[in-house]
Amino acid sequence: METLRERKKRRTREALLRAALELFTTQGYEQTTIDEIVEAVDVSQRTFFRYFAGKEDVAFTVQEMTEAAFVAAVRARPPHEAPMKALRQAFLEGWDAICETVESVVPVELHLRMYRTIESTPALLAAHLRRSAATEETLARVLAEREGVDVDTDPRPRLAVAVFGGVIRVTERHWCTNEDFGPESIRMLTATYLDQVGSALTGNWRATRGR
Amino acid sequence: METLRERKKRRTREALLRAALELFTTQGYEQTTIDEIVEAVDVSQRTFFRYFAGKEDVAFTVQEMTEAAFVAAVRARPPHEAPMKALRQAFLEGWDAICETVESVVPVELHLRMYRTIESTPALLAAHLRRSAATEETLARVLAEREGVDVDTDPRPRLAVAVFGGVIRVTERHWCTNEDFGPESIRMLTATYLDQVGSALTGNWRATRGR
DNA sequence: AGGCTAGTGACAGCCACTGACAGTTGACAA
DNA sequence: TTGTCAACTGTCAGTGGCTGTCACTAGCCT
Repeated sequence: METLRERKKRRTREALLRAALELFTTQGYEQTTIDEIVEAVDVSQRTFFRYFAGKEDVAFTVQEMTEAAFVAAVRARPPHEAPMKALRQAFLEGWDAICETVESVVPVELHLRMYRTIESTPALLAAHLRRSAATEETLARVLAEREGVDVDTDPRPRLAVAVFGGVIRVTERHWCTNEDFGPESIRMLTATYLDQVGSALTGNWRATRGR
Repeated sequence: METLRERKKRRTREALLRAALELFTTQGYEQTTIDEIVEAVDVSQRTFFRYFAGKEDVAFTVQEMTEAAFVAAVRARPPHEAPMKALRQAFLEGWDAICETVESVVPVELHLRMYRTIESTPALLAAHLRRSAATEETLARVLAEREGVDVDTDPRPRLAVAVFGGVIRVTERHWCTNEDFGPESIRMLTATYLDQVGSALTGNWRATRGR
């Protein structure tokens, strides 16, 4: 049960979020001022900063949700599963649920546009990578606990998530630059990339050139 | 042959760099204002912005040099070497030269302190990761060219550098938090981590727990 | 010696962000 | 229903990073 006050708050917050993303994606992040955002929603600038920590924060509100959902999915994997397999399955099986979570706040289409904007705006890309690093740290601890190893003395948890994170980032870039962004193609692409890590590390590539 | 004008410019630039790093590392990045930096060197604020693109830029001046040196080292590897081996050898063999390059501008000790500051300052860590991502992109293209594959259709170049970058980042963190930061210990640590990537990806870790 | 130009300082201004304080509105009890 | 409290919001003033402008100085060149 939601009180009137809470409803108003949520409306204001979501209005600010939508207006900000719309402006960011159409006219660019740096070209958009806070004043423009609050003008579109008709609140004071001060109010904006009561809902969001800063201009950057609002840009990552949706990402925040997806990352949390993914970490939860990893936590929910059966404990006997091998680490890399747990990461892989959590992503492949949880992808649909993540997309639905996004849709409940903003249209996925807007989210995709925002993703492209992040990728092409240096300041936002930097923030995105830092956030990813933080998520990887969390995941490393989850894996370490699952396997019963010490994350500070055994490098394998961090190495594993670093590799996985690398694959995800490569996928993300592919997602942003290409046309086909259906949930199914993402899943397939990620699975393919994960399979290729082994061959990327060993041997020479000339034997199977032009794949 | 350096003219008087050029000498003065270089002195001003290096003075600003040293003063900035010193202030950043002692009282913190965010706590340091541009005014304090220029006051220490006795130039106007406007002059600072003629030498450095911004407050962030000056913090990464030394890193910029080391990254360029590493990319050059990779380019210099014999072309028959396998990709991961080329990255590995370029790092292990080029590490000493990189340290010397640093020393020619600022004391390595100051550089290490700056590294720690970067790692513990969110805004700087973000910028660092973005810069690393850019370097990785360059390396991926270098590897792709060496192997004669297309970097846009074959994911292996990007996957390989992503894995390598992950190892480097884990090493960096270890470097920052621990005491022993001699050139030799870094080399050994990196080599060890690279060797463990394989076992981090496959099997379960419980068999060799507590390593 | 004198003109040219790179480099500099002083100043005004934009934008993100914050603290302080006062006004307004919803929640809840009397 | 009304009064009170707490939550929420707006206004204002101010800080710090950063940029454009313009006049001035100092090194370079003939």
